[in-house]
Amino acid sequence: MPSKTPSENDFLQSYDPRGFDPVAVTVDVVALTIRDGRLHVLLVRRGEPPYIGQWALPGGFVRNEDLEEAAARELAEETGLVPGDLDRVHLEQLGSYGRPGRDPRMRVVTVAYLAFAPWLPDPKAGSDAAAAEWTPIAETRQLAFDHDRILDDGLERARSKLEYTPLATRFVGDEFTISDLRAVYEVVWGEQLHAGNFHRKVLSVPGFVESTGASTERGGPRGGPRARLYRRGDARQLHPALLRPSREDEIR
Amino acid sequence: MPSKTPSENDFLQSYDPRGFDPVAVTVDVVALTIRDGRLHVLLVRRGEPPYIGQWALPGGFVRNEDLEEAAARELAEETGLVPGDLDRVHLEQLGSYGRPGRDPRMRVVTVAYLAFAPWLPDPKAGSDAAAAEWTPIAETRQLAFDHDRILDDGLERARSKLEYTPLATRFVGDEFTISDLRAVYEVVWGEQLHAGNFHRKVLSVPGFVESTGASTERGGPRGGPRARLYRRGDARQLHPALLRPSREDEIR
DNA sequence: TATGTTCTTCTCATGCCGAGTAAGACTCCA
DNA sequence: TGGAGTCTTACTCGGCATGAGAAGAACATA
Repeated sequence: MPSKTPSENDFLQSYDPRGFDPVAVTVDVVALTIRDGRLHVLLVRRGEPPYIGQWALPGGFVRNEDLEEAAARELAEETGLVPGDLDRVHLEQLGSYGRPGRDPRMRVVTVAYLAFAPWLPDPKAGSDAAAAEWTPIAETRQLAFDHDRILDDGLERARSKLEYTPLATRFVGDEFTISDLRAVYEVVWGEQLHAGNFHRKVLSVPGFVESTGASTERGGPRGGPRARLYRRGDARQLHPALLRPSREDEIR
Repeated sequence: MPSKTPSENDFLQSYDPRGFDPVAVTVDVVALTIRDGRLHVLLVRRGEPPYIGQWALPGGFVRNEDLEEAAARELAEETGLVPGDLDRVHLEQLGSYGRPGRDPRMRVVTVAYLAFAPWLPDPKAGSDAAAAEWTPIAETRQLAFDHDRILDDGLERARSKLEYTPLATRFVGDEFTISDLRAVYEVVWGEQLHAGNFHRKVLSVPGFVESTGASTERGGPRGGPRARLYRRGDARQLHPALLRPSREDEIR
């Protein structure tokens, strides 16, 4: 048998945690929803040092469960979701953050998840209602740890995913109008879209939406005809994609 | 002060690793390069149980360093790269895998990274040459742990990134021809591309490549005129993107 | 009823894309 | 040396997606 190399020794030692500084693994969740026409993120106010009194992303220690299960559990605990509701929530892994010193107490590697839902209950029962809140994105300031960076990465992921997946349909109800869908894009992307072109585009992408045949009972609150209602289609990717206008500055 | 909720207690306890089963954090690297016109991945042969004798992705325990540093270190150790070489290697986080039981010995959460380089030295000095090898993608079989899944995710990420980033220029040398670049796309995507359209497309994307003014000294090995040489441009995103043909089956 | 808003469809000019063609430069082999 | 085959580069053509604008009909509110 060949003698073990330094890197192999490291690998073997890695299974004996006493050989190294202890590491904790947590999950943090960037949970997004749209309320009152604005994009909101779920934040909790810290009741202990460090960063006491500051807002942070909800999260916690990983138990004997898969990482995604841990994220779903944390989200459910903070929002009071019941298991059935979770089917309506889109959850995906965002990335991991493990810079030494990101938590002053000990080494903590966190796996961040991104969650979307059309509505989510107010934080309540099962959680500390006074310490968790839906906050408009524009009003978030100075989160604890490196959560500002995680939130930024989550927002960019969300904006990008609207382009080539039917994710926007997760922000609306079971039946929705094309304008409802357009409102999602406008809120998340933060820009106005051309109503006519958006309409044409959505209907032309196969599997994005399917017609219910029905229409809304009334026109819009400020006038306009009744709009046709649609359901989510079966596409998992949008082809061709709905690209954001004006990203020229991000290209280089 | 409000009483602490269960989830907050969990969070606090998370900083006392004695309160929970110990967790190890590793990094694993999906290192890709092109050799002899085929896509290769760096694999190591395991010399210890479990999965003794099977091939696995290179990886190891995270020390007192950032996650990306750990991945770069592991890659350098296996390939004998010197620090200067690392500038030429593209490294990005792929995702984290933490299913309980993925390692039979204890709970291990791994953060996977994806690495690309135009050439990488054969595994040697500083590593166990007999136990690490560049393997053609088509010949990889039954990797240890959940590394098959990680490799698949890495390949899909690489294929996807070629579409909308200038990543392909990381697989070629400093000066290259359009055909060199096309060969990268063909090898990674596993399909033939239309030479004329590819040429037009690459030159029309702003910042993808820039001309050096020079040409190759000779024609191709089987004939053809001398080709013009190009350098990497300054674009970070390709706009418009070079989309893969025939993904129709993946859309739904 | 009058006015303004919104949904939906259309038109038009522009530009990208896949497929095919072609000229010329080059290598290899007989 | 000559011919066959290869490859780079450029061009054309039809189809399709896109952005901008316009228009008609349906609806709410005053």
